[in-house]
Amino acid sequence: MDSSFDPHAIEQSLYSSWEAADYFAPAGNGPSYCVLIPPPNVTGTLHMGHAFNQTLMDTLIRYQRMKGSRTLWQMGTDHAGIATQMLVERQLNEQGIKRHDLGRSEFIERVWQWRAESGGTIEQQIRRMGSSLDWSRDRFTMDDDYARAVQQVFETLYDEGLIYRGQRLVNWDPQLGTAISDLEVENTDEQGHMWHFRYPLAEGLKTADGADYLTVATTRPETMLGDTAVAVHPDDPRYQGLVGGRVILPLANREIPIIADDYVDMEFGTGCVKITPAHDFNDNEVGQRHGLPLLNIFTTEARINTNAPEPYQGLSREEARRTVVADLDNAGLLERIEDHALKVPRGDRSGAIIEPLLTDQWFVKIAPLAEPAVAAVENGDIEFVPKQYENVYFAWMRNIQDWCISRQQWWGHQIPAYYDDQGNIYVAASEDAARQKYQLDDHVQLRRDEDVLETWFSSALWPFATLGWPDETADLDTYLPTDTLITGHDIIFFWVARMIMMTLHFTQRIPFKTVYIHGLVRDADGQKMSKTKGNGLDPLDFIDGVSLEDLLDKRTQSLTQPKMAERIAKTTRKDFPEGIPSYGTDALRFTFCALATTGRDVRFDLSRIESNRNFCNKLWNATKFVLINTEDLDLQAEMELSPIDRWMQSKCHTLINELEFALSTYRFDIFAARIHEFAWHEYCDWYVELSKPMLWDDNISPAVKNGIRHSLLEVLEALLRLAHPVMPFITETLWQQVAPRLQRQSDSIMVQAYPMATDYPLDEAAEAQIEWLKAVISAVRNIRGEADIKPKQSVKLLLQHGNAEDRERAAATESMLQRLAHVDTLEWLADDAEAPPHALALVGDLKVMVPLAGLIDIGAEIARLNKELDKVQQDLQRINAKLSNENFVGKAPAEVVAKEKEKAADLETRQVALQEQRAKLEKLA
RNA sequence: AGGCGCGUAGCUCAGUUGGUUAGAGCGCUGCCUUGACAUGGCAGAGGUCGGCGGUUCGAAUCCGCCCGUGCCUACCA
Repeated sequence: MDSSFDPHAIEQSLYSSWEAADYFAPAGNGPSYCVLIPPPNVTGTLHMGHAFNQTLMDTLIRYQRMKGSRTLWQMGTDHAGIATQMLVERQLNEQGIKRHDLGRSEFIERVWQWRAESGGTIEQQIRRMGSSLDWSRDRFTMDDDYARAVQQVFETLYDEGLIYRGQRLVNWDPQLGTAISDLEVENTDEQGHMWHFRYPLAEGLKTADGADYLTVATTRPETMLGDTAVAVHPDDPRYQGLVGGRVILPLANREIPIIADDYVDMEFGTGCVKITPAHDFNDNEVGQRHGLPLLNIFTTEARINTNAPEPYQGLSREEARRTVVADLDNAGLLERIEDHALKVPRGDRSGAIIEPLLTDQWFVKIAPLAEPAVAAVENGDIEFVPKQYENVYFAWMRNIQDWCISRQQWWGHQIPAYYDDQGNIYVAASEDAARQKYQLDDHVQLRRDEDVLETWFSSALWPFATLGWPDETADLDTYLPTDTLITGHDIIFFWVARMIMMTLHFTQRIPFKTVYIHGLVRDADGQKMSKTKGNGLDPLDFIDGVSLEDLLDKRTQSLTQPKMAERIAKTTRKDFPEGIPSYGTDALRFTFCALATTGRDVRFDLSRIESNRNFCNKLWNATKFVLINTEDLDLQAEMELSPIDRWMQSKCHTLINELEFALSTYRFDIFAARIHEFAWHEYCDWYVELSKPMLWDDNISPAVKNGIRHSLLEVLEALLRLAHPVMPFITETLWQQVAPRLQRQSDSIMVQAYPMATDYPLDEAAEAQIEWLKAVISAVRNIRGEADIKPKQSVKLLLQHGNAEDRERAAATESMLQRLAHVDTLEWLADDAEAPPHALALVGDLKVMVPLAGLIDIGAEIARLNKELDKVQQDLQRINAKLSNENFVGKAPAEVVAKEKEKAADLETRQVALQEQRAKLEKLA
């Protein structure tokens, strides 16, 4: 074996061999265990969020597979309507081609081509993560079968009256030319202005203070062209006489009514609000209450349309704003302009400012679907981990608005609806089906709806559509409800909630039992990773490593704002002066697990993955040690387990229970931490080190040596299986070397059983003995360290005041004690004997003494004693204060009081011993 | 504005139902290339658990208020 671990040498070939052996497919007759993959965008690339998510899912899947479950984790990708269409359009634009030049079917053909070219990228990247996905069942949301499910769902919901078409104010993305849903709008904080305009009163009306105008304030001056009223609060004394009157809308020269509505806040601004029902959601509601006309003044490109006065027609929103303000100013109607912070709605894909626009769209009437979906979580059928996300879910679901599902795009599931010349709607899977279903004559001309369904509409069907629905399949019976959904909190509404609603409605079953929500991956400074900020990291760069040059290229290429390039380059050079070294998949996965604490966002810190790479190396070298020392192991020969073996196996027993508990509560961090602690600090630091003096001591019997060799292998072999779910590659590689020594052979560790605690006996006596030994060794090491005794310098060790057990333990472990504490002779002193000047440590009542003998400086030893004594005295003071408190003694449980008393007694004897020792040394000094 | 979090060692984070001396990793200090590993070993330093108040015999943990910070939802034109 090489002296250090090289992940490159093993990972890819191992993965191929697993995949070729079909280990990822469901197998066995155990209970089913199914995890749904959040389908990545088919043309996307792997980012840190995916890598995190994949790690957690695969850890659970591999664990369950080893536990004997019939596991299904099937691969799938999403067509990602808007994202993919944007991408392909951008590529075409670079070639100077516009989408509309190609036409719909040619464009869609190009998208499929692009999918064929790039769709394999993310699949290969996911393989690099070691994900044990069943690739043979790969599903794509645009597959024919999937499309059939989408059509059927749409048609059924329409027939049930849960999907309808209507003209409504929707969020319109003028850049993409499509409606989007509420969830796809991001409200960003931006600095803007508030313009105060005067609208002259008509018919000689006057306000209470005698003005012949009303002042309205707005952050969007251009929309005034579409005003159809001015609203005041019904109780506002300033405007009492005016309600029912009219103002003259400047520039447009229309008379519009003054209305009274509670919506107006009297305290804010002037208390007069311009009402634009066609371009503002609140104004729209006011308009409905008052029967106001809707005057749409925008085209779908957000330019002023012909409903506005001629001079403004054709202007963009921005141009119109400048012109309107200037014209009002010229007319003496601009009162003032204030700075104003506001939220600007932007499309999450395009970044364009969203325009509320009146259009015909398809909606899902969501309340009837939401009700059972809320109940399923309330009654505990579906459980969120961490629990607090249930409140997030409830809050949204109970206030849910109808869902706009149509998109004015080409890439996606085209809506299965047809119109005749009168505009009647026929919903069916195909034109023929529609004619049949609605008994239409052949001469009726049908035209298919041009729009497609939003991507999330099809993703909402993922739990059942991927298992064969609408057919009644065996997979549906076996795997639905699935077990655990693992996803980030950013898509609870987009995806999780909608899956629950759709799956309940169409299968009467919950989609999954548990929803584990993990945090978002942020950079080391806690910033969200984003392309525009240039702080994104590619998981594969951690696996394979990347040079600074390549990293700079990656981060500064194809930026939407090229001027950012310089800044990004600067921070990149600062954060990664030498690029990123290769850490391997196991280190990356282990790091993600270790960082997966309850639901909070994780900061990805280079030092963590580095230390976990080192951990892989530690495992590698521990295995090397064990292999070197077990070459001549004879499994048939006589064997006797010594205390260190029984101690180690006992520790292993506890470890297994802790790991099982950690995973059953989704504490991936505890899972990783316990493996790390056990492997490094129990197995390597103590067991391996304790085994050396035993194995290399000629006085130790062959049976005992045999036992140690056997046990070194047994525990290591168990550890590899225990760690396999989180670090699959290195554990497989090492296991293939270790297991044969125990005459266990298999093509893969991944199809081995997960270790059971009962196979590693608890042994309290052995644990006590070895903990004692560790304490004595640590005591001597502490003296040595503090006294600066060189490692090569051995010391004498004197023991005194021990009981029979101490003597037994010392005898049984002498060679180990000698080697690990670097002690040459060990001697017991009679209780009444006078010890030579020495440094003292206490293990219980046992005095552990290292003679000064010119090795130890008295002053230094006194300082060390004082440090120890300070600690003891502080503790003693605190405990005595407690014990002298009548309330404590009277009210605390008896066992707590007894414990404290015991502690106090122990501390007192320590105090006395240390004080005596200090006095002796002070005399010598 | 409302809701949900968070604030523990220099940094990133654990800390189950209140009850030994509040832990880990990284970083830091000193010593050490001893026959698995310097991607290593041994020893060590470092915390008034954001602040104030309350409940309790006892609070990092429970309650209230405040400060700081993050996210989500809604939004005053």
